[in-house]
Amino acid sequence: MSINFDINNFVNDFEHSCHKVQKKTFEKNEVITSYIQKRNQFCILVSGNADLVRYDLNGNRSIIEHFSKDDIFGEVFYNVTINNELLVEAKEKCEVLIYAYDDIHSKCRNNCRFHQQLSEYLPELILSKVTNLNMRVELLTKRSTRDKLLGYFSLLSTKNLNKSFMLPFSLTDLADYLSVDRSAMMRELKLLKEDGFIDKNGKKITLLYK
Amino acid sequence: MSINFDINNFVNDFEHSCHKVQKKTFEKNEVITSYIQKRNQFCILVSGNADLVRYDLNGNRSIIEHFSKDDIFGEVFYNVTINNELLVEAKEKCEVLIYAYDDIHSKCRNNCRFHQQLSEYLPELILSKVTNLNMRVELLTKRSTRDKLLGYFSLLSTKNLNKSFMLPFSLTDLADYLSVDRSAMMRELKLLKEDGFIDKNGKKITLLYK
DNA sequence: CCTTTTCTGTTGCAAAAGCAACACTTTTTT
DNA sequence: AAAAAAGTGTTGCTTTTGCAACAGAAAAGG
Repeated sequence: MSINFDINNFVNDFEHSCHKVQKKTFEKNEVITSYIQKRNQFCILVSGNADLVRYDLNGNRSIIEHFSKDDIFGEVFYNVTINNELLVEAKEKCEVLIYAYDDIHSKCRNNCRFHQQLSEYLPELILSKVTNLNMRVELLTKRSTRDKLLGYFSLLSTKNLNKSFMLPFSLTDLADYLSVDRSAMMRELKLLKEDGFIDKNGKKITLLYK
Repeated sequence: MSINFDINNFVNDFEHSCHKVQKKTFEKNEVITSYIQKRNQFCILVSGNADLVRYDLNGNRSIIEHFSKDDIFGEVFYNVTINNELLVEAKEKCEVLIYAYDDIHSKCRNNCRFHQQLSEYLPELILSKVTNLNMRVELLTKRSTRDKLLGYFSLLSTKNLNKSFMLPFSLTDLADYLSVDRSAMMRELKLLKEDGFIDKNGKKITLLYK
């Protein structure tokens, strides 16, 4: 599911055409935004990558979503509730477009390029988000750590068109992403290796089955 | 997150205005569609309710999504992979609009009412889908059966503006929805009752905390 | 209305996952 | 370049979850 326009051109174009949208830069580990109140914030990640994380009452950290170039996020996509602290954290230097979604329907009076393009490509962008979320749900509904790992690996393998690939996460983050205990996940990785399903060397995984 | 137009008017209006979209009726337990190949099917549920379910190799059934009036679904939202059989099953009599998404961008030549309205409201419809999926991911990332149950109950309670509410599922389906074993879930429900967190009478749940 | 099917509630036992702790490696910071 | 921090790999033990099986209740179907 690739997006048919170059977001960088888009960004450069709009910059002098609409004053309602801001471009901001964030350093590694900075909090890009937190979902606290309904400000209808809508963001596009122009470069870098970031995670939407939740810290629960027991101190568990979950990576709810992982964002890279062209991904969209923000409060608009959430029914914000009180019991959860949701943060978007930059994993490396990030450039982000920030906008309030209300304004998207009520376009700029001067019909600027930004709005023209946004309304044209928004369905595409959101559609791709839905696809990602569905994959995520598919993964999370798997019953065992083993199935989650294999499911995720198979996904990465398909994306890379290769039985070998590098994990885009640290192993610690991978556990938070799959919503399992890290040490239990490590144990399962070892078993998968022993059982001949995968080969693993640091973050390089090779699928050995099929 | 409610949708600002009446889908029934929409449906009645379009019926004589666009021949590219079909309205079909399905009886309880019928399979509305299965996600097998990329035909880019896009569906709107006009009435009734249905589940997107997956059966895995061990015979486990998971309810990936639950659809009710105005919800949208279909292959467009999925990167279809081979290892999973995904079915949309009618839980009661359902009316469904079926369309191929390709055609949405390339509008009807005669610019029919259906397409006018669809392109206007599609972002809204999809946005609401994203919100639902995000809630779903939130639930599924909870680490324990207890937290999943409490999370889901709190959601229903908020939606109903009441500490008491009826489960929209059978308990069997609820387990499939939360992706946990049914008997383990029943055990946990009993414990939640014993620990004074909830009251439960069949499908009626009352939250006792806060 | 009776029969069949599905759903609910429960349990003992087995398997999987979580927790806590520690040593070692790699990366980041100063 | 040294010190600090973060990440990896491992393990013993505990807790949670899953599995299998069954009985009774409720719902669906003829």
